[in-house]
Amino acid sequence: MTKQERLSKRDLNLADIRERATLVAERIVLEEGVDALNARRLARDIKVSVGSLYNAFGDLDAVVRAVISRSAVMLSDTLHAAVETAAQDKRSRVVALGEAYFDFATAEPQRWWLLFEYKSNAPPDAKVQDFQIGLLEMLIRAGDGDPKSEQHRQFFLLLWASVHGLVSLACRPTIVAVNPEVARTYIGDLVDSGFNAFPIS
Amino acid sequence: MTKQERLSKRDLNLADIRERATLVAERIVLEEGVDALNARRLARDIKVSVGSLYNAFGDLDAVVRAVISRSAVMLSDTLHAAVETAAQDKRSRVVALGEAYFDFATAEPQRWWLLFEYKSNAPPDAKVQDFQIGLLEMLIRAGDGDPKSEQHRQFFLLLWASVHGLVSLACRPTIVAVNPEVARTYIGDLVDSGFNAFPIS
DNA sequence: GCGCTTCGTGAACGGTGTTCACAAAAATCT
DNA sequence: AGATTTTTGTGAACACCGTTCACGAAGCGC
Repeated sequence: MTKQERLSKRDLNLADIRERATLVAERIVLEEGVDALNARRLARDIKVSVGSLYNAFGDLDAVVRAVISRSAVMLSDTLHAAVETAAQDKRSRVVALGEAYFDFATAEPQRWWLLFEYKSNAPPDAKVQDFQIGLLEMLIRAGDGDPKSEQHRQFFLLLWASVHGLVSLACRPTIVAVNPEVARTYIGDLVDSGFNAFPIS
Repeated sequence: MTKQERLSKRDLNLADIRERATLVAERIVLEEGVDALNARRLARDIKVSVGSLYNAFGDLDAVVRAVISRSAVMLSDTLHAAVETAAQDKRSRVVALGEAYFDFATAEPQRWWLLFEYKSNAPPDAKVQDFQIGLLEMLIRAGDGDPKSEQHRQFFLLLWASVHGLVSLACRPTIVAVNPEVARTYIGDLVDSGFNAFPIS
């Protein structure tokens, strides 16, 4: 009896609504873009009233942030796997990171866009913040840099920024097209030039 | 009499509405962001009905595109001035272009954002298209490259993309901050490494 | 003056995010 | 167990958005 009540309660729980909404919202966003997401449709799809949705998230933007949060851990996992798989020299590790980032973005541009270009009207979730700072630290460690050194942080940040620029151009449908393969190759050049312009230890 | 009629007619002409609306919209967008722009407010500000606004533009998005168009020629002029002022060697010219781009973006981030990050739901105006392809050609010429060579186009595009990445990170208020001065300096390194990885003639 | 066209107008439509009074359900108390 | 209080789900309603369009005013050829 009590067990039955607990279960049926949990089925319509805040946490449950949050999870189901996030999953459905993710599908919508990935398949049709953020603009296709709206409160009434999402509520209908997860068989809940708009009020409950707002009770669980407070904001429609929070739903998007939840999707972003998931994407952040996905990319984080992908990048961690990339460094661990890569060869043991710092050059290989850093290039592997850059290429993994590039591949992630070209494979799932919508997710990449959410993660780096979507302008939310609230500060990012803890997970996303952790991801952002973890990303830089991972890159610094991969390049045998010192996470405590402000100089090193700046350098790897700039290196990442330039790779990000390639990704950005490769993902965006611009009038002047970039060849993805060439762009991917260029990542290595960027890394080399970085290490060249700013020798680490 | 006829002259007087022509003048009063022109005062409420489509072209006039377009111009006034574009200017006011620009002020709103630069001061308060794109989201602060809406049809009714803009119509009220230029003392015209919403209908007339739609008669002149067809779309609210078209108003934003008009603002973008203006920004495109502004940046284009800035860049042209930069190459002409720069020293005569190709390295100086290309670095001057990159730094001018960087300075433009940091001085007017809102305008830069409109130009490169705003997602319009219509293809860009002719002016903006001209700007986009002109930008690449200018860069290629500045670097003594051959605008006809696909290889050269790809290389300079990637070089621009990496600089764009720096600008993007410098303009965005991220959790991990980049030092603008360091970023600006890094432009030269990117150019050098580019020329190093891909020697031109 | 008089049709005819052209053009500005703003109420109205369908959509959005968000709220909130109320009903239903759970939990608590006697 | 029933009564009472608290929590929680609901969807109509609100304010605003982009966009349309019937209509009246204004210009134009005769």
